[in-house]
Amino acid sequence: MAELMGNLRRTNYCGSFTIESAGSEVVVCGWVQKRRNLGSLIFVDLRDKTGIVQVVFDSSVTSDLFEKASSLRSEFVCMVKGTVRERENKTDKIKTGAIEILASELKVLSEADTTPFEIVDDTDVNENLRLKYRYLDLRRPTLQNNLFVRHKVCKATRNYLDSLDFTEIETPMLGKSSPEGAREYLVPSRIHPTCFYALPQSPQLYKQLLMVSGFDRYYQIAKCFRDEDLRANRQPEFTQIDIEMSFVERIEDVLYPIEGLVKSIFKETIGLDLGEGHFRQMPYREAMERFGSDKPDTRFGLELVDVSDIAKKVDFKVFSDALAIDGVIKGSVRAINAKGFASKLSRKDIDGLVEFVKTLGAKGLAWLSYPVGGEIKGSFLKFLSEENVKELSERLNFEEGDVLFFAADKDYVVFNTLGGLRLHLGEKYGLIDKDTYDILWVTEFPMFDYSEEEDRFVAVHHPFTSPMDEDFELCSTEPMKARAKAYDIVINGQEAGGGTVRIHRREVQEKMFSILGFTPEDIKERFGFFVDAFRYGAPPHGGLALGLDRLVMLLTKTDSIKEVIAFPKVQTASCLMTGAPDLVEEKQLRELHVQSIERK
RNA sequence: GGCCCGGUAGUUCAGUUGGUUAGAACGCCAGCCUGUCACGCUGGAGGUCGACGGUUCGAGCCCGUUCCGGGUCGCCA
Repeated sequence: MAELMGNLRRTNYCGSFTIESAGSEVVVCGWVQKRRNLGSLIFVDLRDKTGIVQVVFDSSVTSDLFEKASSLRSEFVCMVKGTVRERENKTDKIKTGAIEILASELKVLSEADTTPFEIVDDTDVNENLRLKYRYLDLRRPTLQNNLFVRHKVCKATRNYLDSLDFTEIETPMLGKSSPEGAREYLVPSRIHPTCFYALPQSPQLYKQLLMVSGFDRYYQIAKCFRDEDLRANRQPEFTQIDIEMSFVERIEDVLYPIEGLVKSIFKETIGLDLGEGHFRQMPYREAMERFGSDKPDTRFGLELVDVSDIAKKVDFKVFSDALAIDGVIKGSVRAINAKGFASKLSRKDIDGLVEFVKTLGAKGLAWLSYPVGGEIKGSFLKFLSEENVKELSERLNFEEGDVLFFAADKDYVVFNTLGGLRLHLGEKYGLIDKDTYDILWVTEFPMFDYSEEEDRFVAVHHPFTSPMDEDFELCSTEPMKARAKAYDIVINGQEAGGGTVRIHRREVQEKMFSILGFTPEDIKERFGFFVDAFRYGAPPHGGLALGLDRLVMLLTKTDSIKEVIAFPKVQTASCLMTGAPDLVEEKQLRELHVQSIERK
């Protein structure tokens, strides 16, 4: 039978005791982690969010109390009054291992059924089951720690930004749909039949309007929603640390304060000092050419090398076809040298890699292997002259023991292929030092991308992104070469955030709209309120958003975003605990003017 | 939408070429036990082999469909 707390009130958390606590009379509360009944001696491990303490019931307690203690089972909720004493047999397995509590009073506040899985830290229980009983999973110390870290990130963010005169302002969840960008979650309106609100993909437009309003510096720990497929680091609802500031022009005006924020977050959550200097900056072009990625993991080598000029001299159809591509999209032949991999990679492994890159969009992967003490062999050796081999060897520092991989295609396919291959090899063969944090800015992103689907230029970031001052003219003459005042912060090869300096001059904005092919009607319909606002005095401004969930993943070194969100969704965007999304009552649908769909 | 992977006691798994009554460990229940901390010892309960259909004398195992879940590509201004 569950009891009331009565006059007992907690004096200490379970994990708070040290040898200094011996002798004091205390009251602790928590869940039974484990009961060990030795006959006329019972040990109970009591757990709360701070840790575990051992409670003892021995021959000195009343028989009623002893009887009650023997009825305890795992996950019962109890309150124990007792005296802290030094242990006979100390243990260092728990942080309170030097002491124990000799019980004098026990209240069973809540009994518990046997849980579907044991509440232990190192669990290998199926994620399905853990998510169905998420409230039990969240009892595990690692998950609790992840959420404590998450809290500390928020707290450090608020403290730091407050010290720089930022104001936290909430923006609406129910907003206007803006079909550029990610697919949106829509909410039907009851009062306006056939009309819908959209949940925000980000507070982008609102935060820029707050700059127009003169708030000068804004931030928000903002929920965002995107109705796109999930990944290990992507949830349909997620949180951004969203920041915007006025009177900034150069990207450093934004980057430097953010560096301070990131340093403060690392310091306040995991105690890591990231040092004095600025984070290094790498232009987009360099990131692509060296690492095949706009979020390069620079913790290891295997860098890409352009060998197009040598490949041009080789009579190999794969190469010549790739290099013949011209026009907007340029082709190239590039390679990486997997140093010392000849002994690690069997012929079967290499065939596996060829198959792997096909999943990245490559048509194939050419390779050369130079085993120690052996002859060079490879998939296209017969097309190579001695002179070709010599030139390639020099360019790529190709020596005994190495394996070369070549990709030939349009640039973006080559980068995607070799960038993906590079990460795959780095991960699989342990080339990455997991103990370090590698932080850098990727800058000078292109302004425009060409959409073959829509047959027009589209904004890489969004249509309000300022071009680099020196590239302003290029936007009209050679749009694909124009660079933006856009930047991403990359931590350990993950995009941890990104932003831009915005356009605040009307004539620049109008030019961008015309390059993007928006008609005045489009503009009015999609962003009318936004463009109007800029007619009444807009300060130069810019900002960025940090992915809170990804930051916490990096800080806690977890590789699944579900581990850092209290109640996450699974790959099909459903919640295994609540069953959301679910059918609703006909009445609700009628009120919302939504036609019901017959269930099959 | 494409590709790859998984689903067997409460949990984690094993299950031979398709062949008797589907096993182990942990957990759970009962009994014994005064220094355990993965307590120990003895005994016990516990199974729609994800679901449906097919092949077969016979299916956990083979085939098809489907459901649930994971990873990934596309997608994510």
